[in-house]
Amino acid sequence: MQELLFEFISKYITLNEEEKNVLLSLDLFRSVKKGTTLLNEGQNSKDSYFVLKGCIRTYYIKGGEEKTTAFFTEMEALTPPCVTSQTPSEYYVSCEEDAILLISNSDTGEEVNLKFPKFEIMCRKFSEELLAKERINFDEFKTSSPEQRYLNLIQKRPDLIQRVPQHQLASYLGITPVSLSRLRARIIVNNKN
Amino acid sequence: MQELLFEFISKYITLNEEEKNVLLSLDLFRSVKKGTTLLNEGQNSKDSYFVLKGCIRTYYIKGGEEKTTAFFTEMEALTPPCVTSQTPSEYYVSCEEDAILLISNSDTGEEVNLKFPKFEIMCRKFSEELLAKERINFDEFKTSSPEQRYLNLIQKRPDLIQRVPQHQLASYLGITPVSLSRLRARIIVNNKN
DNA sequence: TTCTTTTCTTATCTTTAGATAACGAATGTA
DNA sequence: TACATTCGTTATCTAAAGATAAGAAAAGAA
Repeated sequence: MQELLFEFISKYITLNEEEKNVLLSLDLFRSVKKGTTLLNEGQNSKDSYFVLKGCIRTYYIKGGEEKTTAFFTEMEALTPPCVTSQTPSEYYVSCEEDAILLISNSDTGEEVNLKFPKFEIMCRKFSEELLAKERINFDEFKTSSPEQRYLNLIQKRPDLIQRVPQHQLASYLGITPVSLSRLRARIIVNNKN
Repeated sequence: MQELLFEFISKYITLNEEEKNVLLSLDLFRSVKKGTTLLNEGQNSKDSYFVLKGCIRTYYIKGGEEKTTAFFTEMEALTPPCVTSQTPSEYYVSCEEDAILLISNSDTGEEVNLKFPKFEIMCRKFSEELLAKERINFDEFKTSSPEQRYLNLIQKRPDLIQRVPQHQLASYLGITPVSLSRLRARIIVNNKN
């Protein structure tokens, strides 16, 4: 697991042994059981999540309905808005598979960044990259129909379709579960012709 | 204009006079006429944009149709994916109003960041903030109907509805111009009852 | 195992978005 | 000014999504 993390970090900065040890000494690795709620609506957390293994999910409850908006799997990171805006969380974060996460508190994170400018650089590059990706994703979402979005998802994140229940995928695709089921049936029929 | 910039920066870091002068010496301010294309599809640019005044817009051309995906107005920033990924741009960036932009090259940007860690910190905070906002936006988009998205836009960015042609707003909302026109009519009728 | 809950599908009906065309209004240009 | 282009609305038709209900299959718990 540590190796995975360092390999990931090496895409942004080069760490020496000492720096690696500093990072490990922070003791950020956590095993989390499937079904665990990491963040509740209304809660005021300072924790960010980096997924080393498993899958976590963000969802809102609107009109009594769960609205899933994102999944974070291996090597993906989530800093909930409540962390930076210091307001109660609008959504839930739950663990969808037994997972190994790196959970870091924003206060200690800031400290580390101050002591090790390298980490600051890494964080900057990483968030710039995530922002660019997020915008592209959003662009694709806006310019596609539900069916295209589903087909696109099959291409881009085939694993998600296997590891996540369909009704969660549905709201992730911006549609209802019933609609996704129909749409899938339609695709199969059309492919036969 | 410089004052506006420094005021914005002060939300993230504190600059002394010397640092302000360094920033100004980079000579990044540009006046851009309405209608100017800042970035073409297929182009390999290294420029990022920060809007001090005016409005710029990103759009794709898909099947001969313009698909507008984003607007950037006062104090908003755009680093096109081609800048960081070093691949040809997938979209266009055009100037929708006479504007004053801060246009910075990613190479010189990196240099400045190296010399002034403060800028690095600012960039990190700024992109983290933008990422959080972008995700919230995307979440709201996914969990709303076209009509709710339009009403939401009226609340959140009332200026856009005034300053941008409706057919561009439409694809920004993920729908066709005809559909937006209809939806607006529907809202008016429903409000009368 | 049995029972319950969750998940997915299918069907019906209603609502709304997409495609296309036609029209008037506004805008820009010669 | 006259002309052309762009822009927004409206109407028609089609296709697909939302709401709701019902049922089967799968998963989880007692």
